[in-house]
Amino acid sequence: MLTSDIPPNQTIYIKNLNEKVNKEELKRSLYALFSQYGRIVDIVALKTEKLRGQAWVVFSEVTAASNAVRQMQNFPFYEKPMRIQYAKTKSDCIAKAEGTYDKKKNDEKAERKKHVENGHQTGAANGSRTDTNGGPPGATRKPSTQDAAAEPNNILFIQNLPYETTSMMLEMLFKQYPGFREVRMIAAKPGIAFVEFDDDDQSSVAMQALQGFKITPQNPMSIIYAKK
DNA sequence: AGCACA
Repeated sequence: MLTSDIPPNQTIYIKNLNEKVNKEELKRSLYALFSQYGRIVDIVALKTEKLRGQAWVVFSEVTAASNAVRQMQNFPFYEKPMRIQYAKTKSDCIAKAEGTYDKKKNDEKAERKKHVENGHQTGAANGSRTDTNGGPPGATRKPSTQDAAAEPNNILFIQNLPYETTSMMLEMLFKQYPGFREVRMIAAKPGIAFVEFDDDDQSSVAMQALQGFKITPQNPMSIIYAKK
C-alpha cells in the first residue's frame, strides 16, 4: 500500500520533523535544503499543538516539488528522517497569485480562532507571522581576509553565510556529497565556516554543487579552497 | 500522528 495517493502539488508537506528546533532556524534549514530543487515561494511552519513537527514548502513549479518528494524522502534532518508528501491543498500564496483565492475559507478560520480565544488563552500561541524567508535586515559583511583562487584542498572555506547559520545546517547541506567529514565554525567569527572532505576531488564536487547556494535568499554562499 | 497560510 502506497503511503501517498495524493495528487501532485507544487507544495510539499513534511512531517516527522524534530519539534525541538526553533521555527526560524527550521525554515532557514528547509530553505537551504530544498532550494536545490527549484525556486521556493514560501515556507510555512507553525509550533501549535496540532502543527508542530510539520512544514509546508511551496515551490514555484510542480516538477521541483516532485523531485523534492522523491529525492529527499527519509533524508535525516536534525536526526530524524523526513517524511514527505504532496500537500493536500493549494497554498494560499499560490491561490492568491492565481486569483483563485477563496475568501470564505478565511472567514471560517476566523470563526474557529474566535472560539479558541473565547475558550481560554492559549499561552503558546507563538504569534506565527507569515514572514516568508525574510532573512536578517541590512547585512553587509566585510570581505574576508582569505584570498580566493587557492590551490585545491580537501577543506573548503565558506563565506557570506547568514549570521545565524549553524554547523548543523551546513552539515545537512554538505553531507549530501560523498567524502564529507565535518563542518567547523568559529563562534567568534560568524558568517564563515570550514567544511572538510576526505580528499580534494570530493571537496571540489561539493564546491561546484553548492557554489552560490542561498541559505537565505540574500546570502549566496561563496566557497573557495581553504589555505593550506 | 498530525494538512496551514490571519
